[in-house]
Amino acid sequence: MTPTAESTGGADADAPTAVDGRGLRRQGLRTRSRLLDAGAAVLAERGYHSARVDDIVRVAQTSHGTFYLYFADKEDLLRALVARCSEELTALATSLGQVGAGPEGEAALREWLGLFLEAYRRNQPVIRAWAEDQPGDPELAGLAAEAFGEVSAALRTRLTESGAGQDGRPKAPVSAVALLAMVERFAYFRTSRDLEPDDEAALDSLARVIHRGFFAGTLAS
Amino acid sequence: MTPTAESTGGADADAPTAVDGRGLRRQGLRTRSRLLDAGAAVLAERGYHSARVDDIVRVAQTSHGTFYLYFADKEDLLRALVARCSEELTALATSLGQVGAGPEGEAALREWLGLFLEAYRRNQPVIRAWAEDQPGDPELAGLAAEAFGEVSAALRTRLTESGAGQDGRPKAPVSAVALLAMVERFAYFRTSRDLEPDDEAALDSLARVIHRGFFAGTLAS
Amino acid sequence: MTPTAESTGGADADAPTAVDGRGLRRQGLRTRSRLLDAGAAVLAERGYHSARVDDIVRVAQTSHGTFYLYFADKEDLLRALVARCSEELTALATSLGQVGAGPEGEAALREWLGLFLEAYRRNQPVIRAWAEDQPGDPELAGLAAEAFGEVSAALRTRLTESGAGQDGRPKAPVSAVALLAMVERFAYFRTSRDLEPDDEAALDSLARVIHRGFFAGTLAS
Amino acid sequence: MTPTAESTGGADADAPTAVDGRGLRRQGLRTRSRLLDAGAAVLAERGYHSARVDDIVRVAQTSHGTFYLYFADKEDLLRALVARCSEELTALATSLGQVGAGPEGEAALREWLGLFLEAYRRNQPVIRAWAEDQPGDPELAGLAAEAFGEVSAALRTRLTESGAGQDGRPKAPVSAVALLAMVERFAYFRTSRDLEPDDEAALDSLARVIHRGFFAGTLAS
DNA sequence: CATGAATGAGTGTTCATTCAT
DNA sequence: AATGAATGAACACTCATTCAT
Repeated sequence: MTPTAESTGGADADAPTAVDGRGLRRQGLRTRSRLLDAGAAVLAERGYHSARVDDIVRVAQTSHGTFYLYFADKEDLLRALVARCSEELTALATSLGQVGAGPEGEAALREWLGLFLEAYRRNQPVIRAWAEDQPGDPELAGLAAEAFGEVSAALRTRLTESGAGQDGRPKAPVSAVALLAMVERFAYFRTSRDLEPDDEAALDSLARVIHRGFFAGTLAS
Repeated sequence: MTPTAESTGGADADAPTAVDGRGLRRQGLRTRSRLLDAGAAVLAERGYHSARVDDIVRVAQTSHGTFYLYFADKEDLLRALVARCSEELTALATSLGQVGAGPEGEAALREWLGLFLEAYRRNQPVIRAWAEDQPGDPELAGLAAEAFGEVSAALRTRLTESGAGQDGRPKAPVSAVALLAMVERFAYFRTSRDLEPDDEAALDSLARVIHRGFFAGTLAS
Repeated sequence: MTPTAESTGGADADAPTAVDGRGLRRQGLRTRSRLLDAGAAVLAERGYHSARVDDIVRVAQTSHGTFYLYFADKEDLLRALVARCSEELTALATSLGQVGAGPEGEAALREWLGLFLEAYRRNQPVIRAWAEDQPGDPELAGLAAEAFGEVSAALRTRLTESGAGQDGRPKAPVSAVALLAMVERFAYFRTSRDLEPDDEAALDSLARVIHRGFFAGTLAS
Repeated sequence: MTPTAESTGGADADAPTAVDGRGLRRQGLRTRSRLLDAGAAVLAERGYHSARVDDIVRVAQTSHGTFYLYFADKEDLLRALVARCSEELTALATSLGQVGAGPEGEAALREWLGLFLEAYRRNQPVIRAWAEDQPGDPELAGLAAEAFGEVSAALRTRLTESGAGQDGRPKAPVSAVALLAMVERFAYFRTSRDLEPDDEAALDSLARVIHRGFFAGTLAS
């Protein structure tokens, strides 16, 4: 993931908008950050398409004009939020260490799952908006593809280490995607439906399912 | 699924719109069906929010006025498509029979997965639109919750039969959600990213992962 | 001047806007024409940039939406008016017959000048707007270049017939431009400054100046 | 040119803006001059309405705040440029000496035309902007009327000297306007269209046309 | 003298929905 | 049963101008 969060990348070179936080004084940085937070908040309760620049501005206690001083677009704000979120999630993905076949492997997995689910919950509004606007903004689609690639690559590594593809066990590439699918969607279901009051138990079970399915050794007959 | 598919409001009792296909002559049915197909097509390439009634009408080769003769709303059209899709998917979910711990269980699973993935691919545009518009339309959210409930219940049944929750194996409710999450998202990834040229092999691996993780018996030490 | 009055000529092929009057029923044609008239009126008193779509719509007694049913743009309306005007002026330019060296030539010239000045006065608001928006709209600039070319070509023909370039008389191409310049700007000054209450006398003098300068034979020593 | 160059309003008496360059220290003068140049440059490539204060400020390498330290308005900057330009052009107009009926008259005319065309070319951006904004700013309109008046008066003098109005030759007032029209518009066409690669020859022809039409004596039958 | 930040009224444009025929 | 035309509330975005430092 490159640090460039520029717009579509064409003739925006001379755009007056400071796309990133660079080149801003203290006050400017504070305002920009207030707008980002406000954006996240409004996104959370209305979704991307229904989020009005007006709402964001009201929450951030600024003016319409100020918004466009810091972001080229409504989409540009989303992109900034998405970049933040994408970085956090890929960092998390690569933070998963080797997962052993035994109980200590399951414990490590469980801990990591807890972190992931928590991060997902925190970022869900942005993720939802991200998905919502993908068809309309190729750049968002690109970020998504990139994040998907990085995360699944990290998982593939872990799976290969654990012997995926050997002894009749499932192939690593497919497994990585399946694992990512499961974790991501489970996190989504958990946050959006009102599931599982008992988080700890749910985590236990999920960790076990995943460990058994993806990381454990051969099965007994 | 309740028979009321009308808007959330109340005064629609005497609306001229036939919510379902009932009470229409041959020509009317054909027009309505043309609109549904056009809707699905437009949804497929633009997503719900970017889909214009104008586009749908143009593809269906009708007029704006005609559209509102058959549907109360743009949302109403989506609801009709969603209902169709929801029925197909829940039917599919309940069609999964008992899954044994042995190879024949894996084979049955594999076959069912093939059907599911295929159905998902066919319905993806509608599913995407469905998700996109959920926050704005409580009725769609309700349909989603309902479908989610039915499908996960069906899976719970199969998992319980297979001994979930016993001998240190993961609990059925969580497992059902995890399984659904994995299947649904895997299908999504497969269709939206350009994954896996070799479908058959991918299916093999996926079936194996799931069988091992959710349905197989105790593990070897 | 081709009859195509389409937009910039790119991907507008499937635009929903009926760019020309074609394919409209009676009512549609009437509305479109009302908008054109209103546009001309508003342009007349405010100029292009200060003309608000809102004003045009109010004068035409229609709604905002209707405006965009018939024109893609504010610019598009201007283009339609300009096309009309451009046609009228070039037609007028080519309507000038051979101009003899004697008094009957001057009389013919005088008559034509009267027509031109009148047409110019009638079209001045559009011409002003045309000039105003040229830098911003290449298509308008193109129309202008085209009209300029046609008119000066017509004048060149007349001048060549009259012996321009012979006997130490000025060359036809430059003369044509000079003549056009003079007529056009004279018309402009006359309409925008409050000149010459005595129109007939002014016409006499102008015709004589032009006849002497451009069409008359050799000078006395 | 009256000394009031202030806005149309009245309460500007204590405005901090030095309307002219007076009362500024060296650095101030330099900044003001940088802004004027930048203004001319931006006007040249975008026209008045599309010229953004932002652009001017960027080209001048200053800030928004500074701009309003030296000019009350965007219009105020234009007025300053226009005043400069107007002075140059009227000076030029009055610099035309008597034009004799013979070849030496034509030569004098030719030289003056060269100067005028060159000055016009140099000032064209400002002239264009001037014309563009006239309807919106009465003061600019006033300056224009004034300049028009002075220039046409000067020409009238020359024409009267040369016997305009006598012997069936056109009347001086109309001729003066016609002459001004022709020169001004010719200059415009030459600069804005890409005309006449051969400037010298064009000048010859133009001078001859004008001399014949306006200054030469009686014509041969 | 200079500046970065803030402002908000104003404008073009879209699009779901309704209506007259 | 069908349709072309009309509608207008809603929204994103711009930019000249002011202000605090």
